Order: sequence, then structure tokens, then C-alpha cells
Amino acid sequence: MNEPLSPQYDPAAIESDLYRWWSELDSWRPRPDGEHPSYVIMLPPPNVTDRLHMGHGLNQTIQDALIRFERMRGKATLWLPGTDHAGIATQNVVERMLREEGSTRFDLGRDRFVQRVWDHVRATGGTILEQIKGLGSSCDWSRTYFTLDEGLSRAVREVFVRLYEKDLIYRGKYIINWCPRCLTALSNEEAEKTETQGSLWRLRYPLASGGHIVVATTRPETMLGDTAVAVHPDDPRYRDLIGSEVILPLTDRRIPVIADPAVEMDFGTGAVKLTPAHDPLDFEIASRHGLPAIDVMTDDAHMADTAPQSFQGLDRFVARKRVVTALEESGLLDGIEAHVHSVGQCYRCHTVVEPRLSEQWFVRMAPLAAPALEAYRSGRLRFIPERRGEEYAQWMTNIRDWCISRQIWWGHRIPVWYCEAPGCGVTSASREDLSTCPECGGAVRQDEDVLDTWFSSQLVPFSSLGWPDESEDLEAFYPGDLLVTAPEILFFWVARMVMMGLEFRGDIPFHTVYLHGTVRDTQHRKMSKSLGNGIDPLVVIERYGADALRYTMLAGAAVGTDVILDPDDLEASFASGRNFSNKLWNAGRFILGNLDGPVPSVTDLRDDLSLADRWILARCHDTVADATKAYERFRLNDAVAAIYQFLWDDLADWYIEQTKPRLYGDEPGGDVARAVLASVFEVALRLLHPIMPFITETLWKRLPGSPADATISLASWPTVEEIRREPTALEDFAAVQAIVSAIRSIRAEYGVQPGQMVRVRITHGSGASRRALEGEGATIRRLAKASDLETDDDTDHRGSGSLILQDGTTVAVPLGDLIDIDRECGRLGAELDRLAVQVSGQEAKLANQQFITRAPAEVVERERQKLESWRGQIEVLRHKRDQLGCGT
RNA sequence: GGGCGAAUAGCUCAGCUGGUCCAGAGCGCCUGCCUUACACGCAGGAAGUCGGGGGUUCGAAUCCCUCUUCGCCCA
Repeated sequence: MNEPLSPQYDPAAIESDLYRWWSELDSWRPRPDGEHPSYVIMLPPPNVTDRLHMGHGLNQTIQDALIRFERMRGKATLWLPGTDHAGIATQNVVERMLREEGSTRFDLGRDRFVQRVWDHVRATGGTILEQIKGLGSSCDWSRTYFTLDEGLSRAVREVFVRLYEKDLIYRGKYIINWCPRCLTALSNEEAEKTETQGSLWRLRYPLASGGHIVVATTRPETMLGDTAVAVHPDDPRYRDLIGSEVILPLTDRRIPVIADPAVEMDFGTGAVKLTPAHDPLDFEIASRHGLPAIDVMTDDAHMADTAPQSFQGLDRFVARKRVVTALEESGLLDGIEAHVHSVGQCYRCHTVVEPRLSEQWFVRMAPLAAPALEAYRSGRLRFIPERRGEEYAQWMTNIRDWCISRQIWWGHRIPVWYCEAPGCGVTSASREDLSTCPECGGAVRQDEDVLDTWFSSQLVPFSSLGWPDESEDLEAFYPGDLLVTAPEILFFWVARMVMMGLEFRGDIPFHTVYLHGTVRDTQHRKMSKSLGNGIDPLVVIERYGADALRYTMLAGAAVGTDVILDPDDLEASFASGRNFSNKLWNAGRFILGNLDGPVPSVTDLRDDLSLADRWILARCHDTVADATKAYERFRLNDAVAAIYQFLWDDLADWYIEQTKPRLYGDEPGGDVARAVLASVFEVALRLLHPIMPFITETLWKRLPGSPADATISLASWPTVEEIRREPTALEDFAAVQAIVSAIRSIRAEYGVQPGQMVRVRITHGSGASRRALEGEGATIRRLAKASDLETDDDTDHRGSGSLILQDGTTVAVPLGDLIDIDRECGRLGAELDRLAVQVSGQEAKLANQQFITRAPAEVVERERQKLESWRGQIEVLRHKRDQLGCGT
């Protein structure tokens, strides 16, 4: 484990071995001991046949960072993984395979087809979970579930039967969303509405009594199934026509004109055709009026034999054209206008959904939604970002019943049996398979359909823990704590889990729902397979490392915002993560290389600490505080930024540079430097570990004193109490930095050769800058390449380049002939102008009585000090200009 | 049609409860450096009327109104 580190970090060389080692440690499996509080995250189960994409990358990284954080804080953490059988999607995959073999599921029959899907799932189903491991996810793999497992299937039956017995599940004939390609019903959530450019056709329907009435429709082909024309009862245009009859064109039917308040007077012509079998609103109106419904289409959306013969067998969109043409030829087309409306599409195959009258199973949602809404209103359930809570509440408030039956074969078959005995006809929902009717003992037939996949997914917070048995796991880990997922499945999954948790466990399954953004390309399009704008996380891991991918995800994902990545330029997105990894690696290489002997503890050296030591300790203290707070608030981008700044800007750029003379033996205090370096670096590794687990573990294990089998993932979370913080050290070392930067800036301005030493004079020094010179004069000289550093109160500025710091301290570098007096005068003049503007603005502000009286005293005082400081700077600048002999 | 969000440097984005993070970060760009941890680096720079307009306030990137553009959700 302690071979020399290569100068360049090579993630591929360590990641997979390290993951294997973690797995062997088996430290991600919580052992409930009743002592440590638990912290539970449910992994949104990916589709069993899915492949890893960037959306998973983002989702996984957030969860892993948070679960690792809580684990290090001593919680009994459970991150529970599993996969989802994904009914329609998985069935589609296998049906496509069959089609390539020239076969269909109907050729195979139900049993052989389901067997075929199982074969496919067994062969390829573990892939996504293996890919997730490449990201470093610290799930408890020993508890991995699949929604079709025996136990989870038992939970599905239990829930179905109990809801059925409470009359919360019912069967009925209603308009549902039908996918004519998948040949199944869909829930409202699965029918995605998209704004579509269509047309509004105005059709002339002849009245039996003569004349005609004009109706407007976006779907002319459905007119073949019209059973009425409806108008608003208060509409003066049509009041006289109510009760009269229309002769439906292209058919031989006569249909009534009825009045119903649901008709919108302002839309179209104010008269609508009613097609109860193909439109939800029409169905509602028709039900109120006892009108018949005529389904004019087949399962695959061709015109059925209920349509006039000349249209039978036509695809619905072909039929649309034919109907329009036929009406036009008969002079019954009144007009066409462009019309944008929203059209439902199947979320799996994007086929236009057909609203269709059909007998399906539904869950009665209102009684379940009431407590779920209350959980949010009372504050027990919270959303991040907060505004998502209102979406949840709105959906819960306007909730509609949920169509749960699917006309496919892959999934949980509906546990309902129908008695076929004449005269009995009993319907039984049962936990056990039935072979005879419990009422009459007659033959029974099981319902052919399966349940919506989300019916089982909504149960995983407890079904994955052994429910309906009262298992130990259930006792220890329900309710859980956090759910991290994409906003798209807020209604599909999150809301339903809350309802089920309350109904079957009496408590919400988690108290916090973190809805992160979506991964998009630079045109803000969602990354997707069909658009071909995706980024393969495995390629990113291979090229840049899992830590770099995680860094990019977290640095870019402020709470609730989307992550934009460029699929054509991986370098632009992931280089900074790789660079940071490499920087950390080399800082570690440097520090570890200097820790060969025994390293004393910082607390034993309290009295020997230099200003720089006390400064980096104080910075470390603040970073622990800031990063911890950021993790707690789910502001992972802030945590990333705080740790990045500490490691790169403070530790690598300043502190490590400062310690070199001590470490190389040129100056005394090597042991102190080693102790401080080891201490703050170790703390920083722990802070960073949830974000970049691989590299932090690798470096941490090499620190002196790490036991061979110890893992940073179980190390305790750093606390501020461990680290000394001296506020004056922060201020004083900031002065060191300001002086060094000023000298470097002057050197660059005048093109001083990098190796050339310069003399430096500091005048008008503030308290902090005096202490900086006293405590770290040598550091300043070395980092700024200054041969000597003088302090006096009246330097002759002729022949010097100089800068004035915020606190009025003047840094002058005598450069003799290199100095261009005109140029220097110009610079001073520009600076004076800038200050003059600031001062006059500030004077106005402080002269304003309103400001003095209304603003808080400390704000006023702060502004006064600002003014003083600027006036002081002006004084110094004028003095300099006089010395240089600049013109006014 | 209803609701919500976003617009800040060339690009991707931070900026939380108005006043010390008040204009920031990373990437890109310019100049100079292979200074033995790191060129995936070091040092120094340039770069933004905080989408337009109005208002509230002593004070607005931050709060309100409005317009423009883009995105999302529900009907």
C-alpha cells in the first residue's frame, strides 16, 4: 500500500480495487443497536434493464455524499438499493427482441413470454447496479431488492386486498388513456401532455328541422362516434335549439342537442360535438344526460366496425383526413383555423394517446390524499427546494383516481378472481391464489391484467424492509429520513409513497424530499437516448475518474437548479474535477513525503505555533464550520467550494509554500510544520470524503498512524472544537498575503525578471501589517523574492513602483531606471480619481440625516471607517505624486 | 387558459434574512515562468449598466410592479 505515489493522479489505478476493498469491509451494512440513531435513504430504484446515464450520476452522487456524511457523523446509516421491474418498458424491450425473431408475445403465450422476460432480466438485470458501484455509491448491497421478489410481491397483494376491502380500489368503465402501440391503459401521469400545433375544424351539422348548427373540434374523426351536440344552457345563440335533433353527417344517426353548463361558450362556436367514448369531458356530460357511448376505434386505433363501412380499418389519422374531405365535399366544412392544444403521448413510446372508454381498476385517491396533504401542511414533510411543496399540495388537492390496471403481462398480476359459475358471478380479491370460488365453489378465472409498476414502487419504503411481516428491519429503519430524486417523479412516486406510508405504517416514509435538477445539454435540452445528446458516465469515469465526475455534479448542482453539460466537450465540464483531484494528490504527495518520522500532535506544540500555523488552523476551523453547515443544509455546492478553497488556495498556495524552509531544515520549526500539515490535511480529507471518496481514502490510508484496516468512510466527522481559532491570526496573515501580492504585482507590472531579488519598503503600516512583518517577514521575503524589507514612515517614492493596500499600508519597490515616471503618475492619478468618486459618494451618504438615523449604528460606523480609510489613502497618494513631481 | 422558475464576465453558474463576502468561482482568454508536490501547475492580468423600464427604501443583483426572452408543471 505504500509504494511511491506517481506525480500524476491516476484514478483508474485505484478506484475499482478500492471499491472492492470497501465491499469486503462490509461497513455499509448498518447493525441496528438501539444506540445510534438511524439515517435512512431509499434509492430510487432504477429500471432493471436500464443503463447508467448522467441523471443517475447526479442522483447517486447527491445521495452518496449525504449518506457518507451522516455515516461519519455516527448515524446507523442505511442506503437501501433495489431495482424496479418497469412493466411497460421491460416488456417493450423483450417484445422488440421477439419482433426481430419474427415472433410476438401472442405467439409465445403468456407463460412462455413471462419466462422469456425473466430470462432477459436475469441475464442483463444486474448491470445498472454494477455501473452504479463505479460511482462509488455506498449502498447496503446485502439488502438489494427487486420489485418482483417474492416478499415485495406479497406486499403488493396485501395492499391490494386491504384497499379493495376498504373500498378504496374499484373496477369501472371510464375514459382512460390508451396507448394504441403498447396496447394498454396508462395513468394520467403516464400520458404526457405536450403543446402541439393542430387545427380547429368547424363542422356544419344539419338540423332535422332545417338549417344547421356549427360545432368546433380538434378531432374530426371522432364525429363518427358522436351521440349528441351540447351547448351552454345560458347561450342565447342556441337556446331555441335545445331539445331538437341533428342529423349526424356520414352516418344515418339522429342525435339530440342538449344543454350542459360544462360547455364553454367562448370556445370555438360555443357548440360542441359529444363523443363520450373518446373524450373525458364528453363522457362526463353524456353520463349526466344518459347518452350512449359508441367506441369507434379498435385497440390499435383503427376505425372499428362501429364506424360507417367506408371508414372501417383506417388508421385514426387517415380517417381524420377522409372525414374532413367527405364533409368538405358535402359542403359541411365551415372552416379551419390553426389551433395549439395539448395532446397526450405515451411516456414510454410517445405514441399519441387515445382517450378511450374502458373497464379498468382504479384507486380511490381522495381519502388517501387527505392525510398526505396534512403531513405537508403541518410541516412534518418538507421539500427542498421549498417551492416543490406547493406543487405537491396542488396535486394532492386536485387529485384524481388512479388507473392501476395495465393490459400487459410483465408485472404483478391483479389478485382478483371472477366466478364463472352461472348465477354466482362473485368477484374475489385474495392474498392467496384461488382455484375455486369462495362463495359457490365454482370455477374461477383470474383477471388478465397486471398492476401499474408504480403500485409496487410506492410500497418500497416498507416492502423492502420485510413488510407485511413485522421484521427487525422494519422496526429499525421505518420511517426513514430522506428521499433524493428527480422532480419528474414527484407525482408518480413520491406522493404515492407518502400516501401508502401513512395508510399502512401510520407514518410518512421520510421527512425530507430533496428534488434535484435535470442534467441538460448546452441548449438546455434534457439529455436523452433519442436525442443522442447524452454523456456516458462510464466514459467520464474512465477518462477523468469517478471523483472528478462527482465533483462536477456537486459543484454544478446548487439546490434545485439544472446541471448543464456539453456532450461535445467533456473537457470543459470535467477538467476542473480532474485538476482538483490532481492538485489534492500532489499536495498529499508533498505532505506525505515530509512525514517520514514520528509526527507530534498539534496540541503538544501550542506555544510554538507561528503566525502561519495559527492562520491555517483558524482557516481549517472555519472550513469545518462552513462545510458542515453546508452539508446539513443540502447545499453541497457550497460544501465543495469551501473545501476546494481551503485545500487549494489556503493550504497549497500559501501554507505549504510557507512551510518549505522549515521542512527543508533551512529554518527551525520543522516538527511544528509537520504537525500542523498532517493535522489540517487529515481534517480536510475527512471533510471532502463524502464528495470525493476514492482519492480521500487513498491518501488518508497513507497518513502516518492510520491502522491498516481503518477506512476514512468510518472516521468521525471533524468538529470545530478540535481546532484552535484565533481571529487575529486570520487578519494578520491576510496582511502577509496582501503585501506579498502587492510586491508580485509591482514586479509583474515592471517586468522584473522572475529570479531577480528586489528591495521593498513598507510605510504607513497598519497594526496587522506591522504584525505580519514581525511574524512572517521571512515568508514575505521568500514568497515575493525580496532581498530586504524595510519599514519607515517617509520613503522617497521617486524610482519606486508602489501600491496602497486596503488598510492604507504602502508597499514600495525601488526599481530605479525601470520606473517610468509618467506611467506611474498616470496610475496614481487614476487611483486618485477613483477614490475621489468613492469619497464624495460616501460623504453624501454620511451627510444624509435619514441614513444616520435609520440605518443600524454598526452600519453607520462601518461606513464612517470606510470613509476614513479612503481619505487616508488619498493622503498617501497625493504625497507620492508630490514626490514624483507629477503634474496636477 | 392557470401556476411556477430562470435571465449576473466569452461559456457554465454561485451570491441564503436588503448594508463586509456587493460585484464572485470554475472553465476559457492575455502576459511571464519547466521555482525538485503538481504545466491537470505557478505568478500576474483583462473582462459584467447584475435582461429592459418603473417603484418601495436612508440604501436594491437582492423586495414590489411591468415588459421581453427562455424553461417547467397543471388544465
